[in-house]
Amino acid sequence: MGTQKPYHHGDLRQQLLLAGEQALLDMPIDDVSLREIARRAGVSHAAPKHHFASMADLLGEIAARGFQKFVDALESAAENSQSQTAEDRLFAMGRAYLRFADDNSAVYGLMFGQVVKMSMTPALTKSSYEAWTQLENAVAQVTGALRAPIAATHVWSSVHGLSMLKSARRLPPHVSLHAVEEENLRMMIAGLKEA
Amino acid sequence: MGTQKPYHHGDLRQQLLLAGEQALLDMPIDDVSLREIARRAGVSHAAPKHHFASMADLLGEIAARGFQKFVDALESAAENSQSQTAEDRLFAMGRAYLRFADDNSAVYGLMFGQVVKMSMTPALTKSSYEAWTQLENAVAQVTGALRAPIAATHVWSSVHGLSMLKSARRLPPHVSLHAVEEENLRMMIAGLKEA
DNA sequence: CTTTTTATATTTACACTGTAAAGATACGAG
DNA sequence: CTCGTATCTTTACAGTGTAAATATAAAAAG
Repeated sequence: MGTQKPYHHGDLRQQLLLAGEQALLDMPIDDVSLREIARRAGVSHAAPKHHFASMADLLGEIAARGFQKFVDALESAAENSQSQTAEDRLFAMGRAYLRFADDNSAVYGLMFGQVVKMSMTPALTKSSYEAWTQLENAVAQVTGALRAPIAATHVWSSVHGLSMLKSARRLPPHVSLHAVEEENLRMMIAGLKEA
Repeated sequence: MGTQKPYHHGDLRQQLLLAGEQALLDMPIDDVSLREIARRAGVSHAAPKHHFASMADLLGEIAARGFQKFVDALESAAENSQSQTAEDRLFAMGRAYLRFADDNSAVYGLMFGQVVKMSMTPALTKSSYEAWTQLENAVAQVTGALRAPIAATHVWSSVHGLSMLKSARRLPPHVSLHAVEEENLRMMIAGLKEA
């Protein structure tokens, strides 16, 4: 029973995920409904029921895939980082983080928002845990393993907070967005290195 | 035209704001609808139209009031702070911030979320600007006025990020929530004091 | 190859939602 | 007292997510 073979449509499950991701990219988030996603996949509005128990379930799966791309983006940023110091690798990851949040703001909102509950999507729990582990390892190179869990929380809070304030347009107009990113990452890492 | 006198109901506008705030306190946010708020105020579902152009408008007003309470909470926390040092006052404000976000998570979500657009609610722009000014002043006592705008962004990002990760339950299970708050604030302030 | 079973998709239905327009109501001004 | 107008209710409409009944096509069994 393992392989999910297409019956009528041709792997509708995958198509729905793709259609949902696309919709989140190119229309206002309030317009992204289950029916709209079904429409984009070319099926009736009730078809998704056979692949996803609810809309939150579908969005949870999209969020989980988001975390996977997220981990990949940060990993390749760390690898491509020219410098060898742990601080600089962390800095590069921070920039990649902010960039990911910008380029995928709707999915990012799902990954960290309230509509998708952590409990109801096992895939989300798993992939977000992988993201966390990745960050904690990178932080451990700077702070040591002992302080890594708490320090990683500080890193995540800081970068996540900036992403959210930016995307919600809650930053005051008199701060330069680009300068803020660089300086924020700098202060965040400086705070890490304190005893 | 100034004073909004009650005609039939008795200052329904105020009642709707209160009912909305109460609903956001004691039911899941998905269940808080315009009709539910009207129900709680004891009026028909179309009555709010005469006081608020749309649901987002009503929520925007609630968010603006949230910012006012928010400013009050931080101010009184700074005043009641035993210590005289600027760092400690900022620390106290940070704790008050986290507490406010905990105790008013739904309203806090409106204040910083996507459903209420900054542009469509002038009261929100004003009250959030006041909050920003308050923070920037407190930060200036630590960093000096020159670096205050950027430094304040770092403070806000860090504390906001932690609030969001907490309320969305995105922190990994192996970190103690209470320890994280204290340590995060500590690292955040340490990062501030770097050149 | 035919029949049966099962997974998939559609249709229909229900209880909601936010918003808009038309009708009733009661207050304030003249 | 009358009139106008702001307020509230009723009704209506286009959406939504979800559930159940129905149709269809593929796979499995004979």
